[in-house]
Amino acid sequence: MATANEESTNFLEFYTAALQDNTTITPKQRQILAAGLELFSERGFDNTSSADIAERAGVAEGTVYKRFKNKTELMLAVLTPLISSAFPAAANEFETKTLTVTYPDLHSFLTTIVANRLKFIQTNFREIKILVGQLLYNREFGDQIKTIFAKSINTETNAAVKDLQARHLIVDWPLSYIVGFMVTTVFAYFSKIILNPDSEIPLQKEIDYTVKFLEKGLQP
Amino acid sequence: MATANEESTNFLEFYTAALQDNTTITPKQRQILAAGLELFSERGFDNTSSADIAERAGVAEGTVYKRFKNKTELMLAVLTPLISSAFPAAANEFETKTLTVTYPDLHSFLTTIVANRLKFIQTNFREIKILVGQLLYNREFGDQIKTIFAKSINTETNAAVKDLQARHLIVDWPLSYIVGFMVTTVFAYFSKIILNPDSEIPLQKEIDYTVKFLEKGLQP
Amino acid sequence: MATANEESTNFLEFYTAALQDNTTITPKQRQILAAGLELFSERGFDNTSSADIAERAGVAEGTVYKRFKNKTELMLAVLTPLISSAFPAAANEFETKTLTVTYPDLHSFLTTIVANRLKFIQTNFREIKILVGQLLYNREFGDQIKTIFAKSINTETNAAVKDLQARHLIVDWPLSYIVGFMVTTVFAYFSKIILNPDSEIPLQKEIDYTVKFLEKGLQP
Amino acid sequence: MATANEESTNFLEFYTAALQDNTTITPKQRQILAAGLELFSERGFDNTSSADIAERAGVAEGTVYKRFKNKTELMLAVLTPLISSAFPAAANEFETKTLTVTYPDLHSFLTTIVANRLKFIQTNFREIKILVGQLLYNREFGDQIKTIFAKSINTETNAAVKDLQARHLIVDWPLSYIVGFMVTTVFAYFSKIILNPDSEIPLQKEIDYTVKFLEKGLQP
DNA sequence: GATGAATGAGATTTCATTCAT
DNA sequence: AATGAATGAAATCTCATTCAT
Repeated sequence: MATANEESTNFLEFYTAALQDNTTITPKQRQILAAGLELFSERGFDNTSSADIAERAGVAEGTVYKRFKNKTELMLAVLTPLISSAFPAAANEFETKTLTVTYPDLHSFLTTIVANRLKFIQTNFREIKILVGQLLYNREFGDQIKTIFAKSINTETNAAVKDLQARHLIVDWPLSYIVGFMVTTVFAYFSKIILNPDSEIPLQKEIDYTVKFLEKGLQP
Repeated sequence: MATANEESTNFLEFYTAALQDNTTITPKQRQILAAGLELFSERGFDNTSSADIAERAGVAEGTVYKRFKNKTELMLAVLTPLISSAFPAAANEFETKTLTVTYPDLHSFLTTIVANRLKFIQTNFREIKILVGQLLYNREFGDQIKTIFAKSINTETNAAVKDLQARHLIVDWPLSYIVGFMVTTVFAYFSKIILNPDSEIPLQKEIDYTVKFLEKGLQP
Repeated sequence: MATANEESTNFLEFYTAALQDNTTITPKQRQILAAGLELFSERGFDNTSSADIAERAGVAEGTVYKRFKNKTELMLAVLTPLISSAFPAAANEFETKTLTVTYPDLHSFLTTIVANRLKFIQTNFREIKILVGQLLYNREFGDQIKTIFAKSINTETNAAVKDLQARHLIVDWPLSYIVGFMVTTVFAYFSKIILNPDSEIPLQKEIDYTVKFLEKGLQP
Repeated sequence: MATANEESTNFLEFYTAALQDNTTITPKQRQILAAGLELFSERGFDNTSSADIAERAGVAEGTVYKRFKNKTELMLAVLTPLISSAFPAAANEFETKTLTVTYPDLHSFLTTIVANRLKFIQTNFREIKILVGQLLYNREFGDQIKTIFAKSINTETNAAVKDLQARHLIVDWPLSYIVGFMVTTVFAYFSKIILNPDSEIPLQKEIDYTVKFLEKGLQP
């Protein structure tokens, strides 16, 4: 059973190529991507067979390999939109700075970020699940994601945090810890859904408590 | 590729049986457990073959199946010590209450818990990684772990938190949120190791910041 | 070693589905069926391996499992034509009554039936052998075959025997005994071939004696 | 999966040796024989594992191989009593003629034989089932059984039939046909039990009809 | 581009048998 | 004699991938 990382497919390369490749994708290939997303997130990459994907997509098995040379490349293609939307800077490096906003206080900063990211998790839950599954066992993959990460959202968030620190509106800890606690606390929402797949977790309540907790924990 | 949960193996049953079954395990079987632990955490359950395990353990392939009827049962056997040590109450229900301690203040409570749990994560990193990998795609498994969880550490921690609340030493939020933020914040350590597998993360510094953050975030 | 009946494969379902499924079968799959027929009857189901079948059929081992999800399903597919031809009524319920003929006397009845069935045994010897091997140890299978049986040939034969009884041309015993003795006596031919695999047993002589014996034994 | 006949074990040799070998058999070995009889007849030789036998017998797996060098030899040992009791002449060649009786008429002959053999089938059902299973796919085995057969019961029965023919009390057909029809008709009882494993078939009724049918069919 | 039959390498598992105790 | 852990060969089955149509 080929591990994703046994394949020499490199996400960074694939991702960069994909962003430029505007080849129109056929409806069947779109169905394959959709099926891959569903199945990889439901069962995990290794427990999804090409046949499963073809069946769910309503195409022939061979069709899966027409555009995606690998099961691995298919997975990368499935994740590409996530990365692009998660890290706008990754998609377009020039916009990075424009997006950075100056926040009046810690509360408004956290409210904005938390609400945005929790919604993001809700929207992209399946993609994130696949990504987490890959991060666990695929070091190289983790490094690549971190590279992309570092280029974008972190830069943005880092800038905002630094700004708040300059104005003494947030604790004076190393950036990595502050951002780390934020990410972790926000990411808790993902874990909650994983552990309670059936119950709908009320988003607003989650936002409220998360903001309250972070605000107290990070106030100067 | 058989998913762990396609097998009808039930962790709760297996775990309960394992706790009572004190059959002396042979050295070879111990080597198999060790090999399973290493490989499952290095490569993931699905990317570890029986042949890999046998080879790493230095035994014949058939030997793996002599005591563990499945790859899945082997994995459960690998996880059993984790569960037993993580949740002492699960192993011995009677001690539960005795273990509960009254903490003088929030700081001492958090210091105790955080130090203990971060060390626990450090010690049991590989087992936890396997468990996380299972939780992602195996609902039934998640339910069972939650059942075991609920019986023990939560009960303990819940009691301590309630006590602190009664004495107005901690915020007056629902228990689930307080415990949730604690678990999440502590668990961040695990994520850090996953994302930085090479760099040694200084434990004491991690404890300090985690306690500081939680103390501020959870103070009344 | 998986017994045929440990598999949940159900012949009745399989058979019914097979009759309707007119998917054109590929030449390779036909070769696999042929190889299965030969080998199962030569060596028995349990002593025929997938590798044996693939080799005899001249295909890759995986090809065997492309159309037949099991060794068991392959065996059922091998037997399906036998059942269909043996019990025409099973294949087409409407013809049942049309096939029933009124026989002028016991002799002509027995001559027709015996000649027909002995030739049938001769033609379908290998399939019958496989079927007998299954009947020995597979209760469920036996029940299903009886169900199919009951719907067809028995009904036909029963009708003819009843008719002969009404005209006092055959003994007045319970139908089950009369049909039982006929089946048994005819089936003796199968046993003879099993026990004398080398010597050609002259069919006409066999027919003659069988008819003579049955005629005397069943005359009123 | 080793076929019985792939093993070089030869039943004739084994059987002859077994008859002379009066080594006292230990209780555990007796349990193994009993377990083998049960399991081989329930599931078939190939679907019974050594572990199954050991478990049913309540002994260790290795114990099975202490007295019986093979699974095949165990099966032969299981069948030996059947052969010995079925064919007294095989056990003691000298008694053969003494056992032969002169029957006053066809009816008494058939009544004696049929009742005796049906009871024999009833008593030795499991052993016969194993033997039939072997006969289907094991030519050499069939030949050996026929050799033993030929030496005994056939000789006896043949003598009686010849005697009846000399006195014109039975049809003047070749011996092989007469004996064949008798064997077949009697053997029908075995088939009935196979096909109706649950319902008790009344033995006396079976004897009556069998005798009536054979008497008519074989009268001169 | 799409199909789907075919492939063959490899994964999981079973099991008769051996052997040190 | 009995045990039962260990073996390794072989069996069943899966699946990513290819290729002729």
